[in-house]
Amino acid sequence: MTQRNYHHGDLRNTLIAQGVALLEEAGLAKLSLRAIAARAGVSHAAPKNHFANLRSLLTAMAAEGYRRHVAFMRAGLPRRASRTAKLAAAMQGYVRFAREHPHLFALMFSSDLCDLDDPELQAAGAESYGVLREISAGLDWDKADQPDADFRAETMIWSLVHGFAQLSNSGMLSTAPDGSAQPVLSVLDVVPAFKYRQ
Amino acid sequence: MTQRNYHHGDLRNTLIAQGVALLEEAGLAKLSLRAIAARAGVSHAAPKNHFANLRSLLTAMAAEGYRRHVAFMRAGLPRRASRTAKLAAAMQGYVRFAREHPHLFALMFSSDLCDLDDPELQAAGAESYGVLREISAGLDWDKADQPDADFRAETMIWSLVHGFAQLSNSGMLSTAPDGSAQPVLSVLDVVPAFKYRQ
DNA sequence: AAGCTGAAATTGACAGTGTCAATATAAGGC
DNA sequence: GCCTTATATTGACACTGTCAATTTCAGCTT
Repeated sequence: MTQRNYHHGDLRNTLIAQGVALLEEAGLAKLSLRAIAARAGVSHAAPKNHFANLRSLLTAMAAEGYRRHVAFMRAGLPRRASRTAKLAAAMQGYVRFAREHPHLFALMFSSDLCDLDDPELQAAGAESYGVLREISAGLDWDKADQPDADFRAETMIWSLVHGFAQLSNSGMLSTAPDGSAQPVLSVLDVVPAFKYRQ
Repeated sequence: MTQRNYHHGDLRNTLIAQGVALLEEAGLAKLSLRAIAARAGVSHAAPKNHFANLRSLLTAMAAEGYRRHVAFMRAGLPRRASRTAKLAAAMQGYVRFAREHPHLFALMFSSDLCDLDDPELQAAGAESYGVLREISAGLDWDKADQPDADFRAETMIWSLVHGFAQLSNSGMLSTAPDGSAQPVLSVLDVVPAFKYRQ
């Protein structure tokens, strides 16, 4: 790693790490395969041995993004707390990650940039989804007696928090009518409006 | 338009139209300024007279996207119907547009591709937001007695439908646990769970 | 220990991209 | 009918992703 040998030794992981770093620093416009290779201290065609093309590298970067995303959701999650509090905390983490890593977050959901059918990416995404799923299981609402109620509740929760994060990053929600700051809490505290069974 | 003069006559609008057409046909990967110019029957540097750069053209295309987006939301909207039905119809239109025009929809919310501070884009986006706003005004829910209740309800509705559209386009919601089809209605019929005042 | 094999890196080339400067064209006002 | 000026063309530039050919070197076989 510290060696500057002809053979890098751990180029694949280095490319992912440097790619994410460059993406967060400079954004998508300045991101290029050659720039990432240069950052990794390697020639412009070296990545070819580890990634078939740019799309493949971006896909691996997105998978890394999901892993960090999960960490954010689990970060502020209290061990012993009501499920309502846990759900709110996970949603807070979801939005916080999107805001602190806007470019990486955008990459993770961009079907134009990365291959969403990639197994590694799907696995990482499934774990991210799993956090919201396990927390929102058993959520009670009007349709609780219908089949697939849990799945539908998860979908609603995920849509709500994801849409809020996306719109927030797009600058669409920046101004409330009273000119207050970005309305994080005002959406997230919708959740307690739903009650849990048992 | 049908003339093949040296001076095109309506190149600016033609570039926007052909750009949107090419985007929908081939996706972002195949989209290029030179390809759009060729489609418009014009040399590769002609767009420079109407758009400072590619980003500027993409921004104009996104604004056009918002105008079509509004049309979709207003399309299935019954003249005389309950506000609940109207809201459901508008949300259906929102998601339907996203699904039928995935690339254009993605462009509209991509801060990396277009300039979100552009006045024309903001105006078009505001009108799109206005449709959901006017329909969801007065929505009743747990926090109805708090200040900014309307704004928060709008934000929640918008986040919900936008997140659902985005996740749906990303292929994240494709499979319900019972293997059923894409869960459009299962999320959208959440709305009647909220009741209107008066 | 020497040699071989193959993975992993380099260099060089190619077509394609956005952008800019210089030039050519023609429409419209005086 | 000229002249201004907007509009389009051509040519060039640096940069991009990708590929082929070549070089380097680590690890296994004998």
